[in-house]
Amino acid sequence: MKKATVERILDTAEFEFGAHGFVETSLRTITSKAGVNLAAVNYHFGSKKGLIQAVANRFFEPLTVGMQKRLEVLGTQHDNHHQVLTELYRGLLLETLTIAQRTPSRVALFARLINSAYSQSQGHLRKHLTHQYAPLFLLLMQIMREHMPSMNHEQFFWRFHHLLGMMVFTLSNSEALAAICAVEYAAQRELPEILQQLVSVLVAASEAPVTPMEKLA
Amino acid sequence: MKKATVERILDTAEFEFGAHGFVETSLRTITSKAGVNLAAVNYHFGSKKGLIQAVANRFFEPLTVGMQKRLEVLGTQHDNHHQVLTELYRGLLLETLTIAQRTPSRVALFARLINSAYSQSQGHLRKHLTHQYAPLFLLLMQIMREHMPSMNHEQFFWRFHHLLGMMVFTLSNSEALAAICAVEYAAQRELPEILQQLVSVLVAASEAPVTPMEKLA
DNA sequence: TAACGTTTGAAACGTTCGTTTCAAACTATC
DNA sequence: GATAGTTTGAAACGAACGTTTCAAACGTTA
Repeated sequence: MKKATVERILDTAEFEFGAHGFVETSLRTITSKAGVNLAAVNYHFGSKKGLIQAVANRFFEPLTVGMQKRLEVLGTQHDNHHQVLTELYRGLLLETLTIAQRTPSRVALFARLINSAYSQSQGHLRKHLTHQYAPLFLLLMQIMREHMPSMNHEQFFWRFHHLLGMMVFTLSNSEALAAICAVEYAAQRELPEILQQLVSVLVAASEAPVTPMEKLA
Repeated sequence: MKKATVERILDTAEFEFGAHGFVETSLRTITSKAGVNLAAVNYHFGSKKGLIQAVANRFFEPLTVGMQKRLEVLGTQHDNHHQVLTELYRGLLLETLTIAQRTPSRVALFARLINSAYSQSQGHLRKHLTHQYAPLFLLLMQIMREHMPSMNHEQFFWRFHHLLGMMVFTLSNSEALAAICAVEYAAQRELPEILQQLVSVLVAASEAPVTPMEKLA
């Protein structure tokens, strides 16, 4: 049985958005590759912005459910900071892998969505994401902060975004990096291997000594 | 005396590209804000791609000169890994600050250029950058690698890009992050303060224990 | 000043984009 | 099987884009 129009559009859009970005992907590309009429997007999603938000929602929904469960468990532990942070990052990357079904374009989509939450170029998406997923985001930050006890609020804020950047860059460029790696080191690495490397680096960066808010000189 | 057309275009283009990205910035926006004729871009730079590459060159040229000097000095030191890495990251961020003249949009431009070197969306820029600045890039990687002696080549490759991602994300979103920080923590942070935080985290991430290339599970 | 190469200005070209239109096809209900 | 509501299809719209054209203005040299 043929998949419904809405799902076909979402599947294709999610792939193309992940591979080429929101602006660089046209509705004509999406609809033709999905085998549906051009007008179907505006009929079912109202506009291109509506489609982008729908893609974001379908992607984030299972991720938030999975992370919510993990955070509930981790939130009760308070003793071993190192271990909790390790479990937290491992869980976050595992959930991402599961949701992304190990395809690079879906992983890249995740990174693009996070990036959009901070960029002004997709203002509608920024507003949508911050309104929709702020609670989970804040819970994640709160648990992380509890296990970085040497920092004040602002120091943690900056540290958090350093960690986020490390993840986002690796995720969004995982395909290109894996390609370079295959050529330079003759090693065909898959996503689970790449992300495994990330965990201990994230933990170490979390545990790096706190620097006073002074100017770089 | 009025600045020459070419420089006015480059100044405006660099600002707009940094603030809104290459695709999202139109030649009409650049030329109108620069107060020059629309056709001037194609006359002086051949095409929009030519303009982007010219902007990249004008930005990277002084950066490469400054970094070359720093790397020559650092390349002779071999004893204290921690100290050399600290100096290296501090130097890199200081050079970036100098070149970017402390304006967020120029810092963001730097991050966008680095990102383009890994993205397929601006293929011409990727090729241009890798051909033009590969030597400096490789020298930087080589010196860094010498001070992360516990890693093999491939492990260093991944670690390097984790560090790069941390920098790129912080640099490209520094304006948005500073704005959030000002609201949440009533602290007006400037770029030198933000980047100072980054140095010790970069070093710690460099010194994080090496993980075998296993799958995340 | 005359002539020539360079630069600028205003307009248009051809494409692509998101969106809209509206008739045709389909589907569910009575 | 007729009807009403939903979905699809083909075409067009208006706007924005990069690029091109070509005459006018400028600057330099003889």
